[in-house]
Amino acid sequence: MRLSELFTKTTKTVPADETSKNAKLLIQAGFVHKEMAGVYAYLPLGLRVVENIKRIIREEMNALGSQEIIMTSLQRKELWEKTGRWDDAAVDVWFKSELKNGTAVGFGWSHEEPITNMMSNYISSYRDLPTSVYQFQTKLRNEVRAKSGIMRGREFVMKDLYAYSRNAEELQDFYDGVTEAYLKVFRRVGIGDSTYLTFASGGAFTQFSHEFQTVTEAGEDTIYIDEDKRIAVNQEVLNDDVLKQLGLQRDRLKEVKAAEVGNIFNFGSAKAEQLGVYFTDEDGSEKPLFLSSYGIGVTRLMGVVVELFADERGLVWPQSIAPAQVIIDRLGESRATIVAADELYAKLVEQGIETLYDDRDVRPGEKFADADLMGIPLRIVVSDKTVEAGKYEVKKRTATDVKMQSLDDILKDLVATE
RNA sequence: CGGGGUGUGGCGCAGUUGGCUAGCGCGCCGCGUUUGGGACGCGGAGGCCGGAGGUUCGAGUCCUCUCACCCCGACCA
Repeated sequence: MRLSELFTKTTKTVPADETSKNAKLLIQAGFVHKEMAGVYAYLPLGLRVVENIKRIIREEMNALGSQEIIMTSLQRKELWEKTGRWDDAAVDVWFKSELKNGTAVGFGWSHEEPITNMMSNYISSYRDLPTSVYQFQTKLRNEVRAKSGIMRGREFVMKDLYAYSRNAEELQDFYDGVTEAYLKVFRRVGIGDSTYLTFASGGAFTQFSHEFQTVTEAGEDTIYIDEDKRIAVNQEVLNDDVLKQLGLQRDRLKEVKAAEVGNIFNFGSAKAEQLGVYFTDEDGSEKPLFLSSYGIGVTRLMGVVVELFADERGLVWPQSIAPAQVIIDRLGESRATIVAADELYAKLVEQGIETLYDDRDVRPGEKFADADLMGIPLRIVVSDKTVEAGKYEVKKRTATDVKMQSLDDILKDLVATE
C-alpha cells in the first residue's frame, strides 16, 4: 500500500481523552478510531493486525480439528433463562432490546447457551463426539466502566471455541490439547515469554479454571508467578491449600500485574443438563454433553502487544502480526530514486511481502517518524545515496544502527525471521 | 454505581472581575523557496463556544437542568 493512498493519516497531537498507552498510540498512528467510550473502529492498518492475529489463532484451532462458524449477535431470552443468566442480577453486562412485537432479545456477550442449544440439532449419538466449533465474534458487553483503551471495551472481538465431549476424560484430553494450542498462539504472536498459564477460580464443575495472563503494568489482574515452572496463580484463589495442591512455594512466587488474554473453562455436564441437550451413548442410554469453552480476546491481545512492546517513538509490532513487514521510505524526488523505489516496492509485493511504500512528498524526518510510530518491523530507505551505492539502507524498528543490503540479503533475512 | 475532573474549528489549547468582529499552535487549501529525523515565507478556508432553559442592556464567561468524555474506586459469572 502506498502511503499517499492510505486512507488514514498519523497525527502529532493525541486526543486528550485517552490515557492508556495502547489507545493513544493506536489513534495517533491511525490504526483505530474511537467511536465512544469503550467502542473502537478498526481502520486499515489496525484491521490488518486483527486479521493477522485471527489467522494465527485460526491455524491453531483448525489444527485441533475444530471448525469455524459464526453465531448470531441477537439472542433468545428463553435460553438464558434456563441457565439463570438472563437476570441482570446474575449477568450485569447485558445489552437488551426487543423486537417490534415485544419479544425480548439480548445482544451476545457470550455464546455458550445458544451454541449448546444448537448442538441438539447436530449431535445425537456418541458417534458424533467429540466435536468442537469456534468463531470470531464481536461481543457486546455493557460494562459499567470502559477503560484501558482497546483492552476493555463494550464491544470487542473474541475468539470463542466450544467443545463437546462424551465424558469427563474425553473432555480433559481436548482441554489439554487446547492449553498447548493456546500457548503456541501466544508464542506466535510474540508474547510467549511474558504469558503464563494461570490457575484461577473455577466454575461449578472444577476447582480451577485456567487463564492465560500476560505480565504487563497495564493489566487489571494481580497474579503470582513461578518463573521456573512457568505457571501462575491468580490472587483471587491464592491460599496455602492451593499452593500445596499445585506444589508451589510462596517464597518463590513473584507478584505481578497481568492482563488476561485467554481463558478456558470446564463446564462438565452442567450446561447441557440445564439446557436439556443429551446424546445417546453406546449402551443406548441418554447422557448430557460435556462442555468446555475456550476464549481469546483478540482485540485485547492486540492492546496487550502494544503495551508490551511500544517505546517512546511509537508502536512496535512483532513480525508475525505487523500490518506490514516492510516500509519503504523514499527520500527525495529525483527520477532515479523514484524509479528505484517503485521497483523495490513491486519486487517485494511480487514476493508476497506486505509492504508499505512511503511515496509522499514530505520531508525525511516526517517519514522516519511515521515509520517508527506505525511500528513496521523493517524500514528500507531508498534515496539518491542508496541508488548510487547500489544497495538499500535497512533498519529494524528495534535497532538503532542501519545496514546497507542488497535485495537478496533483505529477502533472506525476512524469510529467516518469519 | 460512589468520588474527582473536562467539554471552545479535524486535533491540542487560551479566552481576565460578563463587554463590542471568539483567538493561538498543529493539520487543511493556494503560490514560492526547501528536502537524511516532524522546514520556511506570503495568502486563504473552517468554530457560535456539548445541549436546553434562565439571569442580564449584553453570556464562551453567571445560575439550573441535561448529555458526553476521562481518571480513581466498586464490579468483571
